[in-house]
Amino acid sequence: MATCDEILDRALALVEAEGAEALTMRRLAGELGVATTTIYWHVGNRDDLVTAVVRRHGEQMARTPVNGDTARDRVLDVARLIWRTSLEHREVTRLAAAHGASTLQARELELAMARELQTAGVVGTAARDAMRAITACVGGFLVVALRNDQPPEALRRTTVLADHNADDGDLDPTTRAALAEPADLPAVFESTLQAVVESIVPADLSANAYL
Amino acid sequence: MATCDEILDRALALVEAEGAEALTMRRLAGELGVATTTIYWHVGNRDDLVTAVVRRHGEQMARTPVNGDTARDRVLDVARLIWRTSLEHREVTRLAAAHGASTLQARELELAMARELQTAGVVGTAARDAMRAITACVGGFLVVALRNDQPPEALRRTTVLADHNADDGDLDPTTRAALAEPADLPAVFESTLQAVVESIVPADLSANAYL
DNA sequence: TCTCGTTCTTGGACAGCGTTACATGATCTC
DNA sequence: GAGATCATGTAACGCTGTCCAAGAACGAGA
Repeated sequence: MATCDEILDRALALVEAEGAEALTMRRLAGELGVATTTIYWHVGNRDDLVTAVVRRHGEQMARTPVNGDTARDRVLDVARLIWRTSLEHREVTRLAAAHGASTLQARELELAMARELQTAGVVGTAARDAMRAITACVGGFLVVALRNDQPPEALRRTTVLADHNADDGDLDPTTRAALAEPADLPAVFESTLQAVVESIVPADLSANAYL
Repeated sequence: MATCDEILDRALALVEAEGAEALTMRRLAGELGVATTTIYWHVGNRDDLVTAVVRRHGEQMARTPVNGDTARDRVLDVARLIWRTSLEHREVTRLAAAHGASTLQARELELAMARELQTAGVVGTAARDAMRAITACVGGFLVVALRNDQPPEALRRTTVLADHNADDGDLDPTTRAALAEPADLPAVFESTLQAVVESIVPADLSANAYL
């Protein structure tokens, strides 16, 4: 009655609807109207479960076509795609991150990036290093973005909380004021991404000349 | 008998010695020869505990002096410092990451970076955005580095494991071979970091001319 | 010295988690 | 129809964070 696909679909729906923490064996079993052991029989461990869920979601993520005229633009676009879709399904992203499976989530899209890098003339170990660099940056920004949207209480409450006014030392007041406010993360992401990709796939000068 | 500082010190030692997962209330209490509730009385929640531990460790981390001749080199050096010390105390880093408190761990070092940026002429919101960009990248590479040193079994075992040979599509064979092997992460980190910092704090051309 | 109030500590419980051993029912094959 | 395989359920184990109510230490004030 309960196939493996049904379980994974339901798990994915549960995560997207109620957050990554809601994915517990008992909860999922209750959602399916089934005993917890059934999940173990079909899918296996909890590790196996979230791995399978993340992979399945990663395959769905990669269905979007890649845009861009130059090869470099297409590399940029894949990176933006990972960023955007990861944020759209942030609960799954959170689950993947907590499980150390972010690479798995973006696996298909990373392969797409490798293909675009190839058409840009980057192959072999250079392509691998380029991919690792770009995805590491995207992942870093994702961590920040995901942390930002959960209540900051987790970071405020502790004994002897040092105010962010006390330890300024010799910092410019405008800088200090700016640090207290959140950054426009998408904008910072975009410019950083461009810098990183630029360092790997230099802008095609002839292409630029025609602009 | 059990002061708050003793508890935090012991917790930090426990994490560094036996890993982030070993930091459980009962375990820490046993280590201190004390009932678990005593920790609650002195420190509070478990969230409060790891927050305090991470902050304490972050303050210790910031004691290293910053090197570099130009302001840009000093910014780079702070970033490398975060990278290096986070890897040296990787269990604490793991704990902080799992708790979403990486920012807290590197807080003092990030302030040091803000100071160096200031001497490089970057202030206000530009300094904030620069700091966010650099630390996001460092954090992203740290996530990758920390994932690399735990057994890859977590990612291999699942039903219908797609081989990395099956889904190559039209990828260069040398690229495919390179993707199967791990990258030289420190080297990739270094070059990426330089690209990011370069985009924020352009190399002082006059200084370069004297090289 | 006795007692009161605050500070500190404790034992024992509760609910939840992942996981497993074992028993049961269903279904198909020979 | 007998037996094997598949699929599911029951009940437990050990672990986790957390809290409650009761007790112990201790520093004053009478």
